[in-house]
Amino acid sequence: MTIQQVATEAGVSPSTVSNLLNGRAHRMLPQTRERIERAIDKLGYRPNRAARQLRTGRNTTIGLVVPSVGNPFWGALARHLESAALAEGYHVLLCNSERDPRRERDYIDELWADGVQGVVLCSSLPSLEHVMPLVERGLQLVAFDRTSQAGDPASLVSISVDNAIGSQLATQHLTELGHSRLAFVSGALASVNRKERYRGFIAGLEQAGLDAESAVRAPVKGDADDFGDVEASELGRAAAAELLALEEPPTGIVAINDMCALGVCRGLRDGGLEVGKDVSVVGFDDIVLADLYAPTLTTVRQPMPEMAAAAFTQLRARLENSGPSQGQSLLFRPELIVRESTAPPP
Amino acid sequence: MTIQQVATEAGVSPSTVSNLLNGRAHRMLPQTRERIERAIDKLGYRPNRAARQLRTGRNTTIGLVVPSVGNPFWGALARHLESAALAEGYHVLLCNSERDPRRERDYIDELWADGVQGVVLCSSLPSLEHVMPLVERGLQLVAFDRTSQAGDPASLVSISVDNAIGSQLATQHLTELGHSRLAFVSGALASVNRKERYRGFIAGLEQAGLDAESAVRAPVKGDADDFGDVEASELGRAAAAELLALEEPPTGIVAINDMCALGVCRGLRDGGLEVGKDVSVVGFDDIVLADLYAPTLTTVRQPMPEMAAAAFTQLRARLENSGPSQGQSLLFRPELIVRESTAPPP
DNA sequence: GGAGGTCGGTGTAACGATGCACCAGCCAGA
DNA sequence: TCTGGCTGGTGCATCGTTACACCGACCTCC
Repeated sequence: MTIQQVATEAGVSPSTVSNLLNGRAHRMLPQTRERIERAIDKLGYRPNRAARQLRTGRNTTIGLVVPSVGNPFWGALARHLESAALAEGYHVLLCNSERDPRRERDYIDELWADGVQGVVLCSSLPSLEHVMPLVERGLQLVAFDRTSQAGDPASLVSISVDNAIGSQLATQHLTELGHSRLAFVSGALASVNRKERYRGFIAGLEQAGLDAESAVRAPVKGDADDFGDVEASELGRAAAAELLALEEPPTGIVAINDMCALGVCRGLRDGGLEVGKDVSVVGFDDIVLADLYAPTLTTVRQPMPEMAAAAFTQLRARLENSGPSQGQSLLFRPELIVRESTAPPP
Repeated sequence: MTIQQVATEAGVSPSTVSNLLNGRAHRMLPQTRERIERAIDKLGYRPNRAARQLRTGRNTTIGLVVPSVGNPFWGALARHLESAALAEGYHVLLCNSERDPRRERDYIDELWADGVQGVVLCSSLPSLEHVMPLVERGLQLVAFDRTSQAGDPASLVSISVDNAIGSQLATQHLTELGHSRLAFVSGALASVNRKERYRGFIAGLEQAGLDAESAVRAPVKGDADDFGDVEASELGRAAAAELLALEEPPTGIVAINDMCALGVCRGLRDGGLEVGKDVSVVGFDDIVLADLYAPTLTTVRQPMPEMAAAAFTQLRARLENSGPSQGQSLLFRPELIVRESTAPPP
């Protein structure tokens, strides 16, 4: 089932079949075109991608590097990105970095060596230096869930929710309910978006006239430089225990993400407190489970379908023009979803 | 950075470099080998996969078709399969079928056209007829979470937990706690493993001397022929509401999987009941959230890391020998994990 | 001393698709 | 009649890698 066989079947040369296949149908008589199309159908011909890629250097596979698809948030991204890609005949190669910078880098190298020219990167790293060499050679990069930084490549596209606004909304929600002793629970603020969420938290406090001093920040475990998403819940649980041991425990908690928030809820429950009554908890992301949990979790929603579609659209545009494209940042508006886990302080 | 450049740098012919790259290092002097290795390092050479694949027809990408990575269970599979593959230099191409048979089939066609010769298929379909033509042409297929059926291709490898034993364990756990009015909550029993889980449920009842008549089976919504994994929780919630409306509601519920179980818990809570006290609920899979939920969920664990590793190992063996390999089934032993969502009936 | 064997390595024809350069045939305009 | 241009196609070199067939040089053994 090669192009040659199709050509023979249709009584034309391989070049003509190739012309039809590559959008040059106007260069032939309608009846020729029809003959070729019939031959393709009859033989069930599909172009060999390896050959095509070898010849053209182009390619319709994009890479997706996420910390871990074990986290439903990234799972959701994978799903939506794939849908968008599929609709345009693209494929998605999935890579789990497990938040390991080395692995992240190795994956991108591999992808590049495989001829993949566009990657959606969900990096936890503040610097993208490790991939700069490839970007200079033409790798198109879309950073997801990470806003642009000063040192980033000029061509970088960033797609993210406005993290600062998001956690400010969360914090504001708590202060409006009357909470004044708040805590922010996170692992080390190693990534850009975590820093921003913390910034939003502080902004929310200040807006309510609260002193940032009055805010308790949950201590971070040992030298946990970073944490995996699956372990986020463990971290939340441990942090809750520590907060409860304080003299004046907080009545409102803003967690870095939903997985972490669920862990916090678990930890509070361990301590005999009722979430949504004794203590209020707000998450971030709005994963499916937020609405399933008991109590249902108040959280900040990221508009995932739109964000995933935007990531693909941006990447594709750059891949197909492949001109010296200018970078840009897309900041999506987060939305506060109020559920049962928040209430006025007792 | 082609093999030719490496050859020039090392002062040998491309063939010799190719020999080294393909495990024929013994055919050259050690010093020649060293020269080539130095050249490869110096130039940072990586073989072009497209060219290699075009030439050999072989390929180190495997496909993974799952219903939806939005479900953490499949996310976990993706993660573990990818780890196993990566360690051997393979890649994983991820496809979400969204439980749509047509999409499943299209994906496999696409993968095949791309030169992918091995696929891990997590199909909800009882029949694999739609992929038979490709299997006959050499596609290696590993069915995951689906036991072999009579009509399956002879070469098929099936990897699955023993579903019947799993739900029998779950059911037995409830009867031993003293429950006698049990319900089984599921969507339509459209897939093989769902049927088996139901069978295990019945077996568990009979083992306890209970009549299957006494078991309430939650009615399935309308013509929902099947359901997505994300919606599994919705389904569980609705089913719980229906069960509560019965004259004699069950005191113990076995759910088809954890997502569904979480939905059931949510539904019971909607109805004012306390899970783990008024009603007991058992799930299946042991996703990460089972241990986070309030109450923590008693469930049947599938040994995912082992299963994923086995899937890759089996696939790889068939890909590399590519002989007329015999099919086989691997049934893993499920394990009951008892947590808070089950207790003696009130 | 010639037959046969091993060692270390090379030449070359593919794999399938692409797209530039080219070509015959025809028509219009000068 | 000649030139120039358009139309509908085709020929061919090429992408990077592989592996079969081959080749000299040297060794061994009868």
